[in-house]
Formats: sequence, C-alpha cells, structure tokens
Amino acid sequence: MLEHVPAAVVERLPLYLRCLLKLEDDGYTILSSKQIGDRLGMDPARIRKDLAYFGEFGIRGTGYVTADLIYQVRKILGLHKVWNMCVVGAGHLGSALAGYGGFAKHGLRTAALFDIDPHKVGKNVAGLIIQPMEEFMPTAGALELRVGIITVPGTAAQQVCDLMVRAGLKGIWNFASARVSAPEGTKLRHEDLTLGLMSLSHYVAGVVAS
Amino acid sequence: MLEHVPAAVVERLPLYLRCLLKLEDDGYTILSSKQIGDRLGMDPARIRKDLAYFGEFGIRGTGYVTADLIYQVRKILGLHKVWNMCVVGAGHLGSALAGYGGFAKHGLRTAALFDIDPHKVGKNVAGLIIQPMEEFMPTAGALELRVGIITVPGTAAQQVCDLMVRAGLKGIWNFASARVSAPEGTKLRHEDLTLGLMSLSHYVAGVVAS
DNA sequence: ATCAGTTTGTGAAATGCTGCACAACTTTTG
DNA sequence: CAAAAGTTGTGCAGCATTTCACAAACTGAT
Repeated sequence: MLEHVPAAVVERLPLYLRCLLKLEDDGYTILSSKQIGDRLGMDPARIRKDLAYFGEFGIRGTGYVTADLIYQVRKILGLHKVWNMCVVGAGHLGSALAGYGGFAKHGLRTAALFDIDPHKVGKNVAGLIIQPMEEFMPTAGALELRVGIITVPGTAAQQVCDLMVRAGLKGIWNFASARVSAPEGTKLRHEDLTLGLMSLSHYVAGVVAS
Repeated sequence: MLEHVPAAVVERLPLYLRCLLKLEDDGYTILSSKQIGDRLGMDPARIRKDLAYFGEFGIRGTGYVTADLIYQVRKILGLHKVWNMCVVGAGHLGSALAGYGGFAKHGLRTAALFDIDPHKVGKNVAGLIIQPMEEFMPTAGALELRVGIITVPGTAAQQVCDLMVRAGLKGIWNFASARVSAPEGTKLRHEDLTLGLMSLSHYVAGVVAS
C-alpha cells in the first residue's frame, strides 16, 4: 500500500466519488464493488485494487459503508477541507471557470481572479472583482491560495506559472496552448482543449472515407 | 502498421503537430526525431514509433521534411479538411468554446450554437445566433455537422447526446458532469473538468500535511 | 456452532505500452 | 568509390497496468 500510486488510479478516484454520491443519494447505505462497477461499466476488481492503494475500507462479505467510503475518498482527494483557488486570465474561458459553481461544492473555492488588461480590472465576474497582476503575490499570501488556473494566451503562460510557483501555489491547472514547466513539488496539469479536440477529430475523420 | 493504434498515440499526435508548426515557423525545413524529442522532452524513438503506426514519413539518414510531415500528421488527424461543429448549451463554458478561435485555425469550425432557454435563443454569441433545440436536426443536416460539443447540465446530457447520434454526428465532446453513452461508431470524449480538478487536488493535498 | 453464501483484498497471469539496440538506408567526407 | 557519420524504422526485452482467480473474512440461517 502507498508503494507508488499510478496516475491512472488518481484519475479514477473522482469518478468513484461522484458515483458514490449518486448512489448515496439513491438511498444505498451499503455498496459492493460490483454495484459500483456495474454503474461505471468497469471491472469490480479494478475498483477494489484502486482503493487498496490507500487502505482497507471495506468489510469482507458485506461491502462498503457508503458514507464511510465517501469520507475516505474525499480525504484521499483532499476534498475534506476547503482550498482557495485563483484564476489568471479573465477571458471567456477564465470567466466561465471562475463562475462555475461545481468546484466550490467540493471544497475548491475560486477566491480570486486576475487579469493584466487595465480595462478589465475592477469589473465584477460572478461575484469576484478582477484584480491587477501586481496584487497577485500579496493576495496569494492573504488568501492562502493553493491552486492556480491559467487561462492566458500561450505566450504568457510560463510567466504566470513562474509567478504562481513563487507565490507558493502547489497545484497549477494550465489551459493555455503552451506547455509550461514547474519545479519539483508543484503539480502541473495540462488541459489544452485544442489538443483534445484534435485527437477527437482523428476518430471522426477515420470513420468517414478520406 | 495500422494494427490497432493505442489511444495514447493518438493523444500525442496533436502535440507533435503543434511542435512541428512551431519549428517550421522557426525556419526548419528538415527535422530529426531527436530535435522534436528534445523540444518536447520525449524519447525520440517514441516519436518515430508513433508515426510508424500510420506509415513511413521520414528519410533514413536525413530526417523528416517538415512541411511534408505536417501535412501527413494533419491528414491523420483529419485536419486537412474543414469540419463543422456545434455547441449545445450556451452557458458560460459553451459560449467560451463557441467563441474560441483556436479551433477554426485547424479546420474545426464552430458553425452552430443551440440552447433550450427561450430567453437565450436569438442572441448573438461570437458571431453565432443561438438557435432553439427544435432546429437541431434540420441544421445538422444542412451544415453537415460532424462534431458536437455538450455543455448542458448533467441531467440533460444523455438526451442531447442521443439527439446528436440521431443527427449523424460522429464525434461528441462532453463537458457535462455526467457520463453519457453512445453506440458504436460514434466517438465519445469526456472532458469533465470537475474530475480533472479533483485529481489535481489529490496531489495538492498530498504535498502538505493533512 | 457450523455451514452456506457473499464480498473484500491480493498474488499471479495476461495484456499493453515504453525504451533500447540495431539493421537498413542516406548523405557527407576523404 | 569507400568509409564514416547520421537518422529512420523495428524486433525484443523490460516495465506498468489490467484482468483473473482464490484465500480470508464476515453475515445470516439452521
């Protein structure tokens, strides 16, 4: 246990959490890995093995106590506490992400929004006042920002990333069309939507004759 | 060759394409897999092997002709033609995606935008008039829509997906917080941003003491 | 208390992907 | 022309992940 958790496992945990919340809402107080697997279209053994990376949460012969497993998975994902996030780049995508309420429901609260454009600074987006970049460092300290979302043009992405690292942010979610790098100790996640759409395009084009 | 291309390979092709375009822009007419690998921080052999799934595009002893390889990768990704896409759900995220110009640059043109809310219908978003859902089928036929982007609440996602399948769309990009399913022959890509953020949260929480 | 029926947790086989080493081939140099 | 240097394409070994199969453990009935 905890020998080295594959990234693929961590990617699946949120899926389990959502499924568990749904099933709890449906009234199931006890669940088996088979039930979860059926709902997710997955092999039950994989679910058990994924969970086993973090501990023994089930009862042999019975299954999992829904509420208990939800608590455990939340804890593994760090969702048992509230973390403050910020968005840098108040364009369409940045504003959409800042205004999305789905994150806060799980303890990930967007607490600040920044933009370099003086014309945008001061405007209200989903209850947040757009701040100038000069205020980034002090705000990061004051709000204990932990996660940063980058939605600036690709050319500015690395600069913003460096600033976030200096400010002590531990997780960076990069939506810019440029690969950025961060030192060890900062978790970087690339979410380049254009790349995703391109790979989808491959399958679309493959179905029809070229 | 073409024995069965792993999904991981298809995911990397867009990365190669972007890198190639950048290097072409920098004036390189001939490239070696080593150059590409250095720039991307990858093993050159993996790049060669990925390309080998689709054919032999290089010249032994020399490398790859940049413009030629770009053409080939574009063709593999189906980006040598223009495809029409649509967005269903004109919320913040849907509007942001519909208005993003980066897709059209690669031949993926957002040609229609739909929403079920009568108050939104008729409004102009990034040059597109929001259409009511009733117009979906006829518009899909008229514009030969090939890809659909779902940005509606999770509860409506499956319904929209079914509609897209009936309308003959071959690729569906689902941003809703609900797993949907589509029959064989339709490529479905889930891009649930909440799940991505949750897995990032795991690493952030893991760095600090719980 | 024992036994049948479940379900978890996990070692082991199978599968899939990655990295390495080298043959095949081209260009350049002497 | 021959040899040296460079680069692609690919068989093979190694690693990682997934699937399978089963022992361990719990519940409920008799």
